[in-house]
Amino acid sequence: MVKTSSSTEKTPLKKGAWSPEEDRKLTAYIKRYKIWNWTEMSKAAGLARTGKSCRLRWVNYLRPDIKRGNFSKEEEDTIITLHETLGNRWSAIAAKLPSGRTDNEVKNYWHTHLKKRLKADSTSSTSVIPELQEAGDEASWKNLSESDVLASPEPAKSISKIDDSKNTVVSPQQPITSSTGPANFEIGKDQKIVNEGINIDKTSSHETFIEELQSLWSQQGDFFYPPPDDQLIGPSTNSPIWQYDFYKEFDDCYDWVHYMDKTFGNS
DNA sequence: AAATATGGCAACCGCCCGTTT
DNA sequence: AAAACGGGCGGTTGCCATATT
Repeated sequence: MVKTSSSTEKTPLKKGAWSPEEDRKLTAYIKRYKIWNWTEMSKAAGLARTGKSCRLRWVNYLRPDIKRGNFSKEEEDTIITLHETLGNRWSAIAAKLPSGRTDNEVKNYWHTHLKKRLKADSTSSTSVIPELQEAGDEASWKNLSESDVLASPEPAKSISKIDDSKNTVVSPQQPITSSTGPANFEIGKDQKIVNEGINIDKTSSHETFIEELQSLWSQQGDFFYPPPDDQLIGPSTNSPIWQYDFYKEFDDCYDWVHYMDKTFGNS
Protein backbone atom coordinates (compact mmCIF):
# COMPACT_ATOMS: atom_id res chain seq x y z
CA MET A 1 0.00 0.00 0.00
CA VAL A 2 2.88 2.29 -0.68
CA LYS A 3 1.73 5.49 -2.25
CA THR A 4 3.66 8.07 -4.11
CA SER A 5 6.06 9.86 -1.84
CA SER A 6 7.03 12.23 -4.58
CA SER A 7 6.56 15.68 -3.20
CA THR A 8 4.71 15.67 0.07
CA GLU A 9 5.52 13.40 2.92
CA LYS A 10 2.66 14.03 5.30
CA THR A 11 -0.35 11.83 5.85
CA PRO A 12 -1.11 9.65 2.87
CA LEU A 13 -4.10 10.91 0.95
CA LYS A 14 -7.20 8.84 1.32
CA LYS A 15 -8.98 7.35 -1.64
CA GLY A 16 -12.16 5.44 -2.21
CA ALA A 17 -15.53 5.76 -0.61
CA TRP A 18 -16.25 8.76 1.56
CA SER A 19 -17.18 8.25 5.19
CA PRO A 20 -20.07 10.14 6.79
CA GLU A 21 -17.51 11.96 8.92
CA GLU A 22 -15.64 13.17 5.84
CA ASP A 23 -18.91 14.26 4.27
CA ARG A 24 -19.78 16.19 7.38
CA LYS A 25 -16.39 17.89 7.48
CA LEU A 26 -16.54 18.96 3.87
CA THR A 27 -20.15 20.13 4.07
CA ALA A 28 -19.51 22.03 7.27
CA TYR A 29 -16.44 23.69 5.84
CA ILE A 30 -18.20 24.78 2.68
CA LYS A 31 -21.22 25.95 4.61
CA ARG A 32 -18.99 28.14 6.72
CA TYR A 33 -16.33 29.29 4.27
CA LYS A 34 -17.76 28.62 0.80
CA ILE A 35 -15.65 27.25 -2.01
CA TRP A 36 -12.42 29.08 -2.71
CA ASN A 37 -9.62 26.63 -3.48
CA TRP A 38 -10.23 22.90 -3.42
CA THR A 39 -6.70 21.89 -2.49
CA GLU A 40 -6.36 24.39 0.34
CA MET A 41 -9.91 23.80 1.50
CA SER A 42 -9.25 20.11 1.82
CA LYS A 43 -6.33 20.73 4.13
CA ALA A 44 -8.09 23.44 6.08
CA ALA A 45 -11.12 21.25 6.62
CA GLY A 46 -8.93 18.50 8.00
CA LEU A 47 -9.50 16.12 5.13
CA ALA A 48 -6.76 13.80 3.87
CA ARG A 49 -8.09 14.06 0.33
CA THR A 50 -6.96 15.63 -2.87
CA GLY A 51 -8.75 18.78 -3.91
CA LYS A 52 -10.06 16.92 -6.89
CA SER A 53 -11.57 14.25 -4.72
CA CYS A 54 -13.29 16.89 -2.60
CA ARG A 55 -14.60 18.70 -5.64
CA LEU A 56 -15.95 15.49 -7.10
CA ARG A 57 -17.66 14.51 -3.88
CA TRP A 58 -19.23 17.93 -3.55
CA VAL A 59 -20.28 18.37 -7.15
CA ASN A 60 -21.70 14.91 -7.63
CA TYR A 61 -23.06 14.09 -4.22
CA LEU A 62 -23.02 16.62 -1.40
CA ARG A 63 -24.19 19.75 -3.17
CA PRO A 64 -27.58 20.67 -1.69
CA ASP A 65 -29.15 21.55 -5.02
CA ILE A 66 -28.67 18.33 -6.92
CA LYS A 67 -31.62 16.11 -7.64
CA ARG A 68 -31.81 12.41 -7.09
CA GLY A 69 -34.40 9.76 -7.65
CA ASN A 70 -35.66 8.12 -10.77
CA PHE A 71 -35.42 9.86 -14.08
CA SER A 72 -38.75 10.90 -15.51
CA LYS A 73 -39.83 9.99 -19.01
CA GLU A 74 -39.39 13.63 -19.96
CA GLU A 75 -35.84 13.64 -18.68
CA GLU A 76 -35.07 10.46 -20.59
CA ASP A 77 -36.44 11.89 -23.81
CA THR A 78 -34.54 15.11 -23.33
CA ILE A 79 -31.29 13.28 -22.74
CA ILE A 80 -31.78 11.13 -25.81
CA THR A 81 -32.62 14.13 -27.95
CA LEU A 82 -29.69 16.14 -26.66
CA HIS A 83 -27.34 13.21 -27.09
CA GLU A 84 -28.22 13.09 -30.76
CA THR A 85 -26.90 16.58 -31.23
CA LEU A 86 -24.31 16.91 -28.48
CA GLY A 87 -22.87 13.42 -28.36
CA ASN A 88 -21.11 12.39 -25.17
CA ARG A 89 -20.87 15.93 -23.86
CA TRP A 90 -22.46 14.97 -20.58
CA SER A 91 -21.89 18.25 -18.80
CA ALA A 92 -23.56 20.13 -21.63
CA ILE A 93 -26.49 17.72 -21.55
CA ALA A 94 -26.78 17.95 -17.77
CA ALA A 95 -26.70 21.74 -17.92
CA LYS A 96 -29.68 21.76 -20.25
CA LEU A 97 -31.76 19.55 -18.01
CA PRO A 98 -34.00 21.65 -15.77
CA SER A 99 -33.91 19.08 -13.02
CA GLY A 100 -30.45 19.62 -11.59
CA ARG A 101 -28.79 16.38 -12.58
CA THR A 102 -25.03 16.05 -12.51
CA ASP A 103 -23.05 15.15 -15.58
CA ASN A 104 -21.88 12.00 -13.84
CA GLU A 105 -25.42 10.93 -13.15
CA VAL A 106 -26.51 11.60 -16.71
CA LYS A 107 -23.53 9.69 -18.01
CA ASN A 108 -24.20 6.74 -15.70
CA TYR A 109 -27.86 6.73 -16.58
CA TRP A 110 -27.07 6.72 -20.24
CA HIS A 111 -24.78 3.75 -19.99
CA THR A 112 -26.99 1.72 -17.68
CA HIS A 113 -30.45 2.48 -19.02
CA LEU A 114 -30.78 4.57 -22.13
CA LYS A 115 -28.45 2.65 -24.39
CA LYS A 116 -30.59 -0.40 -23.82
CA ARG A 117 -33.78 1.54 -24.27
CA LEU A 118 -32.60 2.83 -27.60
CA LYS A 119 -31.79 -0.68 -28.75
CA ALA A 120 -35.20 -1.97 -27.77
CA ASP A 121 -36.85 1.20 -28.94
CA SER A 122 -39.30 -0.33 -31.34
CA THR A 123 -40.91 -2.67 -28.85
CA SER A 124 -40.68 -0.63 -25.69
CA SER A 125 -43.56 1.66 -24.97
CA THR A 126 -43.15 1.39 -21.26
CA SER A 127 -43.15 4.67 -19.46
CA VAL A 128 -41.14 5.30 -16.40
CA ILE A 129 -43.36 6.61 -13.67
CA PRO A 130 -41.79 9.75 -12.28
CA GLU A 131 -40.90 9.42 -8.67
CA LEU A 132 -40.90 12.23 -6.22
CA GLN A 133 -37.63 13.95 -6.85
CA GLU A 134 -35.77 14.92 -3.77
CA ALA A 135 -32.94 17.35 -3.55
CA GLY A 136 -29.68 15.53 -3.17
CA ASP A 137 -28.29 16.38 0.20
CA GLU A 138 -30.36 19.40 0.92
CA ALA A 139 -31.65 17.91 4.12
CA SER A 140 -28.23 17.26 5.55
CA TRP A 141 -27.15 20.71 4.46
CA LYS A 142 -30.06 22.34 6.24
CA ASN A 143 -29.90 20.08 9.24
CA LEU A 144 -26.20 20.48 9.77
CA SER A 145 -25.99 21.71 13.31
CA GLU A 146 -24.45 25.03 14.16
CA SER A 147 -21.86 23.26 16.26
CA ASP A 148 -20.87 21.14 13.29
CA VAL A 149 -20.40 24.24 11.19
CA LEU A 150 -18.51 26.03 13.89
CA ALA A 151 -16.39 22.95 14.45
CA SER A 152 -14.97 23.49 11.01
CA PRO A 153 -11.44 24.59 11.70
CA GLU A 154 -10.34 28.16 11.45
CA PRO A 155 -8.67 28.98 8.19
CA ALA A 156 -4.92 28.92 8.12
CA LYS A 157 -3.43 32.22 9.14
CA SER A 158 -1.34 32.25 6.02
CA ILE A 159 -4.37 32.62 3.84
CA SER A 160 -5.98 35.30 5.92
CA LYS A 161 -4.00 38.39 5.23
CA ILE A 162 -3.43 41.33 3.02
CA ASP A 163 -0.76 40.74 0.48
CA ASP A 164 0.42 44.23 -0.21
CA SER A 165 3.01 43.11 -2.70
CA LYS A 166 0.33 41.65 -4.91
CA ASN A 167 -2.18 44.29 -4.00
CA THR A 168 -4.82 41.81 -2.99
CA VAL A 169 -6.89 40.84 -0.03
CA VAL A 170 -6.75 37.15 0.60
CA SER A 171 -9.71 36.22 2.69
CA PRO A 172 -10.50 32.93 4.35
CA GLN A 173 -13.31 32.56 1.89
CA GLN A 174 -11.89 33.63 -1.41
CA PRO A 175 -9.06 35.66 -2.83
CA ILE A 176 -10.30 39.07 -3.78
CA THR A 177 -8.39 40.93 -6.40
CA SER A 178 -9.01 43.82 -8.72
CA SER A 179 -10.27 41.33 -11.26
CA THR A 180 -12.50 39.29 -8.98
CA GLY A 181 -13.73 42.08 -6.78
CA PRO A 182 -15.93 45.02 -7.65
CA ALA A 183 -14.80 47.22 -10.49
CA ASN A 184 -11.48 48.92 -9.87
CA PHE A 185 -11.26 47.35 -6.48
CA GLU A 186 -7.78 47.60 -5.12
CA ILE A 187 -5.85 48.16 -1.99
CA GLY A 188 -3.87 51.26 -2.40
CA LYS A 189 -0.54 51.93 -0.81
CA ASP A 190 -2.28 54.70 1.09
CA GLN A 191 -4.11 52.16 3.23
CA LYS A 192 -7.38 52.62 1.41
CA ILE A 193 -9.63 50.32 -0.51
CA VAL A 194 -10.51 52.13 -3.68
CA ASN A 195 -13.53 51.62 -5.83
CA GLU A 196 -14.95 54.02 -8.37
CA GLY A 197 -13.79 57.03 -6.48
CA ILE A 198 -14.98 55.76 -3.13
CA ASN A 199 -12.23 55.33 -0.63
CA ILE A 200 -12.54 53.31 2.51
CA ASP A 201 -9.99 54.05 5.09
CA LYS A 202 -8.62 50.89 6.56
CA THR A 203 -7.95 52.71 9.78
CA SER A 204 -11.51 53.94 10.20
CA SER A 205 -13.65 52.57 12.98
CA HIS A 206 -14.99 49.10 12.71
CA GLU A 207 -18.58 50.25 12.24
CA THR A 208 -17.67 52.83 9.66
CA PHE A 209 -15.56 50.42 7.75
CA ILE A 210 -18.26 47.78 7.57
CA GLU A 211 -20.92 50.31 6.65
CA GLU A 212 -18.83 51.75 3.87
CA LEU A 213 -17.85 48.36 2.61
CA GLN A 214 -21.45 47.25 2.60
CA SER A 215 -22.49 50.38 0.81
CA LEU A 216 -19.71 49.98 -1.69
CA TRP A 217 -20.60 46.40 -2.50
CA SER A 218 -24.30 47.02 -2.88
CA GLN A 219 -24.11 49.71 -5.49
CA GLN A 220 -26.51 48.80 -8.22
CA GLY A 221 -24.35 50.53 -10.77
CA ASP A 222 -21.40 48.29 -10.22
CA PHE A 223 -23.07 44.95 -10.02
CA PHE A 224 -26.40 43.41 -9.33
CA TYR A 225 -27.97 40.45 -7.63
CA PRO A 226 -29.80 38.09 -9.93
CA PRO A 227 -32.07 35.87 -7.88
CA PRO A 228 -31.62 32.52 -9.64
CA ASP A 229 -28.33 31.24 -8.37
CA ASP A 230 -27.36 33.53 -5.56
CA GLN A 231 -24.31 34.84 -7.25
CA LEU A 232 -23.02 38.31 -7.66
CA ILE A 233 -22.70 39.12 -11.34
CA GLY A 234 -20.44 41.75 -12.76
CA PRO A 235 -21.88 44.09 -15.39
CA SER A 236 -19.03 43.87 -17.82
CA THR A 237 -18.19 40.20 -17.77
CA ASN A 238 -21.62 38.91 -16.82
CA SER A 239 -19.84 36.23 -14.89
CA PRO A 240 -20.08 35.48 -11.20
CA ILE A 241 -17.82 37.50 -8.98
CA TRP A 242 -18.50 35.77 -5.74
CA GLN A 243 -21.29 34.09 -3.96
CA TYR A 244 -23.99 36.52 -3.12
CA ASP A 245 -25.37 34.77 -0.10
CA PHE A 246 -22.18 35.35 1.79
CA TYR A 247 -22.48 39.07 1.40
CA LYS A 248 -26.21 39.70 1.27
CA GLU A 249 -26.49 40.02 5.02
CA PHE A 250 -23.60 41.03 7.10
CA ASP A 251 -25.13 39.15 9.96
CA ASP A 252 -23.99 36.06 8.12
CA CYS A 253 -20.52 37.34 7.75
CA TYR A 254 -19.11 37.04 11.19
CA ASP A 255 -16.02 35.40 9.77
CA TRP A 256 -15.46 38.23 7.39
CA VAL A 257 -16.02 40.76 10.14
CA HIS A 258 -13.74 38.83 12.40
CA TYR A 259 -11.16 38.81 9.67
CA MET A 260 -11.55 42.53 9.22
CA ASP A 261 -11.23 43.02 12.94
CA LYS A 262 -7.96 41.19 13.00
CA THR A 263 -6.67 42.75 9.84
CA PHE A 264 -7.50 46.32 10.63
CA GLY A 265 -7.04 46.13 14.33
CA ASN A 266 -10.54 47.11 15.34
CA SER A 267 -11.69 44.73 17.97
C1' DA B 1 -27.75 -22.70 -0.02
C1' DA B 2 -23.71 -21.46 -2.22
C1' DA B 3 -21.31 -19.85 -6.14
C1' DT B 4 -21.21 -17.03 -9.96
C1' DA B 5 -22.82 -13.43 -13.10
C1' DT B 6 -24.72 -9.02 -13.84
C1' DG B 7 -26.15 -4.23 -12.95
C1' DG B 8 -25.77 0.24 -10.91
C1' DC B 9 -23.21 3.86 -9.45
C1' DA B 10 -19.61 6.44 -6.81
C1' DA B 11 -15.16 7.63 -7.53
C1' DC B 12 -10.66 7.60 -9.87
C1' DC B 13 -7.65 8.62 -13.79
C1' DG B 14 -5.74 10.95 -17.58
C1' DC B 15 -6.20 14.63 -20.48
C1' DC B 16 -7.22 19.20 -21.57
C1' DC B 17 -7.72 24.20 -20.99
C1' DG B 18 -7.34 28.66 -18.92
C1' DT B 19 -4.85 31.32 -15.59
C1' DT B 20 -0.99 32.54 -12.88
C1' DT B 21 3.82 32.80 -11.83
C1' DA C 1 7.75 32.01 -23.14
C1' DA C 2 7.06 28.27 -20.55
C1' DA C 3 6.30 25.84 -16.45
C1' DA C 4 3.09 25.19 -12.69
C1' DC C 5 -1.31 25.06 -10.99
C1' DG C 6 -6.33 24.55 -10.42
C1' DG C 7 -10.33 22.99 -12.17
C1' DG C 8 -13.52 20.67 -15.58
C1' DC C 9 -14.64 16.79 -18.48
C1' DG C 10 -15.26 12.14 -20.34
C1' DG C 11 -13.81 7.37 -20.04
C1' DT C 12 -13.23 3.79 -17.11
C1' DT C 13 -12.79 1.06 -12.93
C1' DG C 14 -14.04 -1.27 -8.79
C1' DC C 15 -17.14 -2.15 -5.14
C1' DC C 16 -21.43 -3.69 -3.58
C1' DA C 17 -26.16 -5.33 -4.07
C1' DT C 18 -29.12 -8.15 -6.54
C1' DA C 19 -30.20 -11.76 -9.83
C1' DT C 20 -29.29 -16.09 -11.77
C1' DT C 21 -27.54 -20.67 -12.00
